Amino acid sequence: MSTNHGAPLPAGGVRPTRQRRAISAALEATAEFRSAQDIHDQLRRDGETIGLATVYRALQALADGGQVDVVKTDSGEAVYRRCSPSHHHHLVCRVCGRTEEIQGPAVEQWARTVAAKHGYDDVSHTIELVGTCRPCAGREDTAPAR
Amino acid sequence: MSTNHGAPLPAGGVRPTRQRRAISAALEATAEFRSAQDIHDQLRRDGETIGLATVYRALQALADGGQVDVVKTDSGEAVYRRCSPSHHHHLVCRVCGRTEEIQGPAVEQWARTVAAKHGYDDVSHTIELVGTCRPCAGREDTAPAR
DNA sequence: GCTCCATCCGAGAACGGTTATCAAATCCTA
DNA sequence: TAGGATTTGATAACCGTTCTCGGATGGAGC
Ligand SMILES: [Zn+2]
Ligand SMILES: [Zn+2]
Ligand SMILES: [Zn+2]
Ligand SMILES: [Zn+2]
Repeated sequence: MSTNHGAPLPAGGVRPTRQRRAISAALEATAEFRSAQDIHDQLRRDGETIGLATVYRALQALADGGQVDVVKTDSGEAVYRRCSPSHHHHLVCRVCGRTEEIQGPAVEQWARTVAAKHGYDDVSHTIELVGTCRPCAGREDTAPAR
Repeated sequence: MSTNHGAPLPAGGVRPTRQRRAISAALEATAEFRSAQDIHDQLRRDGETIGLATVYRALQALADGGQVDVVKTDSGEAVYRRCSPSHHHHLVCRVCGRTEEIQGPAVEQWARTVAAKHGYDDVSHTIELVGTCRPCAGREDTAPAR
């Protein structure tokens, strides 16, 4: 209580600080999924003064607010990306990281149906596709990335 | 070649040791996904003498050999389960961990099609469903698990 | 502009799961 | 029963992420 009466806390919370702006900008500037450390390194290289913990906190907040998508790599690292706001999934190139947002009403339907058939409620799903994009398939077996 | 001539052990070895048998037995004994530490703790409690590193190694080998399925929890922990050998996905109860193996030719087809449409080759996919099973839905909001 | 104070920052410690090390134990084969 | 490859396990090292907490920041109100 005290001075902050009434309204929840949108008033007074979440300040657009220099750091947060830098992080948003970094996400805005790329179309690929990037890790917290990745972003931190880049910002530092670009001359920003910013702590790793701050990057983690900001990304987490953005993710909680649905403003970025998060997916975990095979190695367990979390990577973030600025995406469209509507529900979608991803098709990612395993070589260069190029990412396509994909949608599939049929799949959404299937998930709901198969879950119901087994008697499960409140079903959520994780669907990710990984492949090799045309350009990377051309360059054959050259140096793999990521 | 040298002293080891002929073909005694199948390509290099993999001995069915006491530890490896215990781990397989533990997996055989449950229908749910379990973590390495989980299994290690149980074996210890059951009186087995076994190191954590050994459990990790054995589970990894089983996973590589396709004899168990591995999925990563939200917290990044790897959990293992003895599953049927054919391609399938999972529908897991977020409360009790009960797991159903599910299949969906339509989804497999969709994944291939959408990837092709975008020009991606060698596509693999990750699909997991999480929900609340009938019994757990009944017990309303009682103590959550896992 | 200046103060006040909730909010935010950041260096470093702590954490939790996993992997690497390496000497000792084990098992197979001869 | 020896010899040698394989396996084991206590422990250290790793790595990404979260926690801690004193100090910096910045917006609201004056
Ligand atoms: Zn997305
Ligand atoms: Zn979906
Ligand atoms: Zn399975
Ligand atoms: Zn499938």
